Amino acid sequence: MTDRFVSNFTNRLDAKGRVSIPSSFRAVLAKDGYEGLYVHQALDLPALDAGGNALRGTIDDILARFSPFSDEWELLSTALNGTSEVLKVDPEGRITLSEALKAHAGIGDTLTFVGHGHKFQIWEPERFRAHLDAAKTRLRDVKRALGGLGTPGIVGTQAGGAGT
Amino acid sequence: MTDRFVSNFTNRLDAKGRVSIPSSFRAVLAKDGYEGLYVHQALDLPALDAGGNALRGTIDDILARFSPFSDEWELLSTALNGTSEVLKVDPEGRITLSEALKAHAGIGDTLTFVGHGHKFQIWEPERFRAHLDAAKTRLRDVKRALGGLGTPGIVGTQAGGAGT
DNA sequence: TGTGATTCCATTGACGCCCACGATTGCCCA
DNA sequence: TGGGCAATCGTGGGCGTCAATGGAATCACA
Repeated sequence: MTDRFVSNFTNRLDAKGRVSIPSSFRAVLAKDGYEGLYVHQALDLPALDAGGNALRGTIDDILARFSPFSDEWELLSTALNGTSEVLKVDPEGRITLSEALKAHAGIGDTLTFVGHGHKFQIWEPERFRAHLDAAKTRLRDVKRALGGLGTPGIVGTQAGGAGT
Repeated sequence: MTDRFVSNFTNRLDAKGRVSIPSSFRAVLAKDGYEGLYVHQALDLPALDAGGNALRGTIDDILARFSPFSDEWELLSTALNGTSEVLKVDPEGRITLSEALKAHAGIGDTLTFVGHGHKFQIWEPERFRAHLDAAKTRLRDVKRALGGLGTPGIVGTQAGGAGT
């Protein structure tokens, strides 16, 4: 299970703006074989996308959907590649976000790492809470829509247990 | 027989917040070949869903229904990956729930493990009793609706369950 | 030589691991 | 068939290790 980013962690930035990458995330990055952390601003969210080679790959995939000379490609490349940064990870596993990145996510002195499988996001904690509420609402809708499609047990299966 | 979570068990948390996974559940997890316990908050219940690879598989299945770059995927991944936790199991077969997980289920110093076939749930004992009562009541209604369709013994058997 | 960035070290608190105990259960044997 | 033995399981606690954090020291480049 060390090959996916899961769960969320809230850490504090110190006086120099450094923040520890959660240990479990570092393990995933190490397995991905990446020195440095790949970070860019999320397109529609006040958050940052971060990861290793796996994230790089998904960005290339997105761009590959468009002709390299199209306006769309140009726009996406600007948004993704143009705002990307490769952050150095210090010996203790900490990174320092640039002002631009912090501004985009509205980050002050704490931030939340959120696992997304192949990548993870970085949020300002309060904003993440709100976003999570929205996500749960959406999941309810999807669950209803998928109801009876043979995906047992992802959420709220209603069976009762037997008495012992 | 050892490939499904069945029955329910109520165990105590010790002073350090640790709680033993029932032995029979551990056997199922071991067969699933999983190091660590996959846990997330149930969507519409004050309970936790837990399991091994089988449970994780259902999450991947849901996400796989959406494009990895869509807003939809982002939201669902937030609710699923972002709130899941992989808990370590100590040599005695115990886990420690995070504060977030305990808060969601209202867990104090005891909790109830409830088998659900391919996964199991974790409840605060009193809430589970209430939930079970409600489930039984509704089952009576369902049985009435099924009237004589030959479904003996629904109440008291373990429902759900994916095939192995 | 000053200023910022990077690395090194030190602290503290949480967590994982080891060992121990008691109670229940199932088994064996008289 | 009953008593005792052994194994298993839940529980408790001590201790070492590691992660997160803070701050000092060192390096680089202007």
